[in-house]
Amino acid sequence: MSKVETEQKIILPDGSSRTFESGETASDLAKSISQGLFRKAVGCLINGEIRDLYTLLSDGDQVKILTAEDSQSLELLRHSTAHIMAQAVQRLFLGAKIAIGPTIEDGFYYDFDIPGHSLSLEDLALIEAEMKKIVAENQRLVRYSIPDVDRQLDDFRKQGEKFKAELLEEHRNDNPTLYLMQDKDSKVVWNDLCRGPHLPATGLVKAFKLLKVSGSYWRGDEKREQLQRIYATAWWKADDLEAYLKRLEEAERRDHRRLSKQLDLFSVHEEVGPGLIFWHPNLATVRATIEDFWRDVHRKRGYQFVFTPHIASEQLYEISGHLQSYGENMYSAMDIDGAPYRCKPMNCPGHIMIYKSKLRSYRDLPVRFAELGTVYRYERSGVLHGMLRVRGFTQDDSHIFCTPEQLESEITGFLDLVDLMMRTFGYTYKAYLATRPEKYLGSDEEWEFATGKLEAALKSRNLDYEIDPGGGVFYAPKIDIKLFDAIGREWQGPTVQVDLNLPKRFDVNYIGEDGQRHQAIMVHRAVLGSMERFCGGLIEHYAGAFPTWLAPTQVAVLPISDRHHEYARSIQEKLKEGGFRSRLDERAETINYRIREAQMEQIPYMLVVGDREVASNEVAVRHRRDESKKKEMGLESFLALLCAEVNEKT
RNA sequence: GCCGACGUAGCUCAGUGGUAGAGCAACGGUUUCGUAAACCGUAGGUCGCGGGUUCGAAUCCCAUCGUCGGCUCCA
Repeated sequence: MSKVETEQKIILPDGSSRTFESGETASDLAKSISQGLFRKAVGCLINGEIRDLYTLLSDGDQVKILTAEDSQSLELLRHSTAHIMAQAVQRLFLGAKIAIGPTIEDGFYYDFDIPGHSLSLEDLALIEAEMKKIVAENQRLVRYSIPDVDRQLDDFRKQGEKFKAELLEEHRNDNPTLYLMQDKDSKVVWNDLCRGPHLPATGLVKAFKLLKVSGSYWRGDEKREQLQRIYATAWWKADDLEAYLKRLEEAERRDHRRLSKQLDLFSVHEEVGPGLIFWHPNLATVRATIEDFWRDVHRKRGYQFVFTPHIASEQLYEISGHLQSYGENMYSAMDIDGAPYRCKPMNCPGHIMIYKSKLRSYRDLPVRFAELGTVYRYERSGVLHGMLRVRGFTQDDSHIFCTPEQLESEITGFLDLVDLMMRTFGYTYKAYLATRPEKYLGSDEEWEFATGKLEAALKSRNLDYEIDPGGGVFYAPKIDIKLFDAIGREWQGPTVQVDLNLPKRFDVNYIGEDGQRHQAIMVHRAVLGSMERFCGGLIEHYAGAFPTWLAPTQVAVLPISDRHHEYARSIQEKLKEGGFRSRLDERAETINYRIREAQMEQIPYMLVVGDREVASNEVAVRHRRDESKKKEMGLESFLALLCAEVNEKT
């Protein structure tokens, strides 16, 4: 073999290249670049793929050395920390078997089968302590190709590692690898079936924390073994960990269930049943205000409002197919005069009934029916969550019936509406085009047509979107929109679906220009989703401090002492006349006390009135957050300011 | 539904086998105050519900309901 053949050219991120003898690793490359890089190196990207630092390089590879500075390296860190955790658990709990331990957003988890022991929060501290020992031991993580799969399977089975055995069996033809964890004498102290990649050694792990334990199922299948899962997080720097924990705290501070108690927003009752929400006056005010806005916006866009019954004969859901395909989420039948009736789980069949109540001409289309329609769906008890996951909720549901030619502009119009609504509430968003899933109804042509129109609408609005391949529902391609709230969390947002099923089942049609019947296109769409989820999300988005246009109480009028009551009443009277929601607090508490209470209730404006204001015929304005808005002014000026703020919805 | 934790006054929580407690809120009184908690007093709980162990249970056990953290898709 000539020397030339063993030489390899490696391309670096800046486009420059280096030449090596074969048998060099990414670590060697780092060393050749600089000592500093060599010391900081934790892994590498080879041709865009994240790999171990000790991966052998091949001719023509594009290589980037990863350090803690690179965001991708967090994946390495977390995955390796997962192995450290698994090793710690097996050290502490004899007989514990390991399942899988992937990285997830902001952390990782590992699933275990620990016969005879239930993990508790106290155990987490023990496991953390054991993990620190493993870090201190600075074990090396070494990739090891399994030479003899059957022998390894045998080993796993002897050790009782049946989950690993199952995985290996499945991957036997994918060049399966183990990661060996070796002590300083290169003795293998632990191993795990793993695709990698990993950090070179455990000593690099600095900041981690185990967060919670939970149940899970092997392979996510509830018919299989129940496992115990530990969730944890890991970061390169203690400061990053600290910041992450702060973020979790912030999320907890914003929790809508917690804020509900503080601000008197909603309740659920054992006597009534879980997942059924009672809206207290404060939150009902917010909702009613949103609904008024919603109606206004829809009216302006040519929607017509409808109302449909909350129960219907089973026949309806037989025709729609809900009974067959959605039956397990529907409440059981009630007997009405010998016929089975059901609570409505969806509004679409009802809207179709209205559409079909007369013959429709192409001249009538598009028809846009909108309803704040309350539906009831069975959700398993374990998944219920405050207002965000409930059993009875009101959807801002609409169904558009149109011709194929109108489809694209209907979707464009919807995207425009979404933009208006989301900007109003201060959410940023991102669109996903969900395409045909594996199991589907309808023809390929129909799917292609509908998906094409959805995509064309996204393009014509210049919207950034991602394709979610196979993410459509079995009867419809759709656009899902995800929202990002004030602290960057993602929420399920608006959605639009082109139904390829119901128009056929119900024979939804119109008379075309040609005098013939044509099947109508039916679009489902929701902007807010459900009032329950949306309002629950808004509480967290605003951390309970609703903007003035939504605030349950917009102004608190606070007279300093009894002799100012009369003046304060006249102020409140004028606020009322102006259509504002105000409260006069005449209690004999100190002014500080009443200000504090108004602050804690997140009332946007406080008007303090005392001798000075009575004399000058003004009000002393205090804003709940903005010190700069603190000043005295005439009531008319304040009303103007308030009016502008409400109209602008800021 | 499953795994785990939890359930004490309106709220937040203390009390782990021996007479149910605190702070805030509520109520009564005093205070009339200038931008985030005045003072004094009163009342409030079959300790989620049901069973069991015990001389004795908020406390230990069982069952049940609910809540919370997760487990699968989703409004």
